Amino acid sequence: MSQSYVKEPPTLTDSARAVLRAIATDGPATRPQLSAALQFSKPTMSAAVSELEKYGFLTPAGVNRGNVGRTSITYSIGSKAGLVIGVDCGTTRIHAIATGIDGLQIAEVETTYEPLPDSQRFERVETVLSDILAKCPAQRSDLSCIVIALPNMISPTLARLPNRQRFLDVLARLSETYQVPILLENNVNCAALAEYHQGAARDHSFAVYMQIGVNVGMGIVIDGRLFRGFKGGAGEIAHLPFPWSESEQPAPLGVESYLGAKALLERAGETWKSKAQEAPGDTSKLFAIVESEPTASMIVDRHARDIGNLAAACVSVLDPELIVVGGGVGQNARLLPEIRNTVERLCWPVDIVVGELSNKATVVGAVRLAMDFALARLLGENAKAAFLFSPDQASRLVSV
Amino acid sequence: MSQSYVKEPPTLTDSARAVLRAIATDGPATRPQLSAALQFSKPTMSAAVSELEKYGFLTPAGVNRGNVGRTSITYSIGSKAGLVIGVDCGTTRIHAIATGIDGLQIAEVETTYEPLPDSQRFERVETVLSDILAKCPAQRSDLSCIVIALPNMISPTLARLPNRQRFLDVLARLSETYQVPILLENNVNCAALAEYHQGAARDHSFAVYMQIGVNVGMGIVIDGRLFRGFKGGAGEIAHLPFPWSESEQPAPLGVESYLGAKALLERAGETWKSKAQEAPGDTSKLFAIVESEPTASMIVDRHARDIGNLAAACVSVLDPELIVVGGGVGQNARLLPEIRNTVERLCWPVDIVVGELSNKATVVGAVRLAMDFALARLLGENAKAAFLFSPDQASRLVSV
DNA sequence: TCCCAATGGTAAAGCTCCTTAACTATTCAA
DNA sequence: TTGAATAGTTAAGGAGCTTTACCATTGGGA
Repeated sequence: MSQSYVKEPPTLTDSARAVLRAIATDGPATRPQLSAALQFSKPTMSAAVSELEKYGFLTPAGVNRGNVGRTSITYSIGSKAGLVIGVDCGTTRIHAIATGIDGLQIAEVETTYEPLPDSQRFERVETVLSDILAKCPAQRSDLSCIVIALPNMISPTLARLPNRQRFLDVLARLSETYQVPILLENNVNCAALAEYHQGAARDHSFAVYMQIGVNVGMGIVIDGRLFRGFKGGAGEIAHLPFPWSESEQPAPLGVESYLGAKALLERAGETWKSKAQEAPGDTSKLFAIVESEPTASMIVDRHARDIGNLAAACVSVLDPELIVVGGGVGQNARLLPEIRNTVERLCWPVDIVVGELSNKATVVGAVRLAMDFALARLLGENAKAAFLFSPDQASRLVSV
Repeated sequence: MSQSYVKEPPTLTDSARAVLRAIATDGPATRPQLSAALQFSKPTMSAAVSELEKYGFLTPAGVNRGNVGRTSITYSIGSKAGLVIGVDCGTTRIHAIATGIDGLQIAEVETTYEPLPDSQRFERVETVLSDILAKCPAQRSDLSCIVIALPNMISPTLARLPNRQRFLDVLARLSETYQVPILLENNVNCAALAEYHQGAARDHSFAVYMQIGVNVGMGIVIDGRLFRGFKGGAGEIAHLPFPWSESEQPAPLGVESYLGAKALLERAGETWKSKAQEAPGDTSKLFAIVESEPTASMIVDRHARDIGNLAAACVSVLDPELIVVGGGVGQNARLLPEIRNTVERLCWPVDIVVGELSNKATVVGAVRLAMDFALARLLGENAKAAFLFSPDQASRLVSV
């Protein structure tokens, strides 16, 4: 792959690579700590650190004194290691965060709007990017990667993106302006990655994130990496067969039209018709009265059981260690017991919890993806499993 | 992990490891070929080869003469690299194959019987193993791994194995007798691995194998490795929610009772009731008359559509590159067009083909798993993702 | 105040595993 | 018989690690 638009990082020794990875992943550390953790001798560690300092990838960040003995120096990621930007480009909000490759936040920009035509929405991404870069201190201006999260299935051809060409034009301009790799990712996948690294799925090795809100989707994270399938469609559970029985055949996107927030409210409306009061106008109102209003509780419990069926489908195919449920509807802990029961009844017991990151999950995940990509580039590895915009062949993305 | 019962293989240099892996995977080769393929210099290659010859892992296997120039020597896997055994322990048949770690077949034993109680079935495995080892030439007696494929979900606790304790006793005896690692794997997973490496999914990187017969199951292979999920339950699609609609709730194992061969024959029986002729007594008879008999064709097409729904469920969660359909019912190519249509209608187009290995798939896959494990051990890597019987703690398997 | 145990860091030498460069060995065909 | 082509070895050297020994800095106690 010729990435002529980005300069190649220097080739590092194995020891330097290990040190850079350790500090980027686990935070600042001293040479003795690193020697112990990575099993390198003292001279090797000195060489590795000075190699990384030379390139500005590492920088001293404090002195440690114990009860006795010589002081040690704590090293953290240096400014030349670059910064990354994650952007959550949603239907009513763009949220961008810039961090170093160690994840330390440098700047944040958030802008909301009434639903916009795609083209204008895409152009706002350009504004947000220039805004957030303006907020970054000058010495931290070595941008190394941008990740944009979109509420669409991201295949290498971007076939399923509405207004595809418009977006490719924006990408071409961004690529021209910033001269860095630009990765696209599905927003639910990003949220899954965020919950995995910094949310409810910390300390697990294999988690899935089910987003249940207006739309329905899933992200799969295995050993810290997103699982995307062959063309980015893994986790597109809105396509699961529903309804399906001896007498009924599935409809395309049947799950989404049955389990989406709109359908939930419509069912609530139907039920309320026979009553004097007005039906709840949005799902949070529905959940607000769930403990006091038997009708609401009935509707919610039925929804929980159906989410449980959906979860059971995922369990029977994937057998995850943990399921994190999120999204406007899914994040209500009230749903959990019934979801768990249904999964256990149909498959086997699985840990199921609600997400912790709420509506920040997607940006945080986009940033994480950018960090992973940037770090892999510094380390000379190839960051697999991401869709990279390639200016050379703007008609298709490159799977890297 | 202390595997005191097996002696540790020698530590090899990187170059020797690469050579051993290349020959085990791609077959015999000469030093110049290996140098070119692995990017090692001539002196390094000489050193690597003589290192491997010293341990008996490699052996000269022929001289090549070209039109001009010195002859070269082709090296193949040597006898000290060990042999492995894969066993398909089915309900009416035990089939075992012994090969070298390069996959070259050394011996084969097959025995069929009327359905037996589990205990007797397990004990037959012991007989088959001693039979097949007796058939191996004496100089190839360095057994290094046994894989047993079972028609059950293999979790680390073996919780879902009927007659669990009986089987553990057999394993303990086998472990004592042969002093080698014994791995257990689900038979469908094995078949998936076989189709991936030597069957219909050759030249693909991410394939799933759907077995549709008496039972229903799936195996997932990503980049040459089985994907098992957290406790071996990935691909247990018999647990997918079915029936599921606005009015119906799923039953445990609903898919299997609806899509299994038994249900198919029952539906056929129902349909035939209104006719003069007798209903087909097994599924192969049903498929034999499918072109001549409209009733049969109707039933088969309906079945195909439902298999398509099942496939769509897998596609929406996993997005595989290729689906291989096998099993007593699934291997009929007649089903393919309708399966493809259904998947495309609900998700997106996916390559779908029938399996090529028929009822040898499971043994072949078991052997492949054993080869992978044995090779990884020789190379000093840890073969991840397999369930290894551990004699120390016979009550649970170790996930390696 | 000065010494010393404890800890952090460096210098020197050497080992392993790879390379390049130059050579030798073997083969077939002209 | 000679030489072009290919296979393989020898020798020298370098990268990147280690071990061993030493030097440097610290706070506490004699």
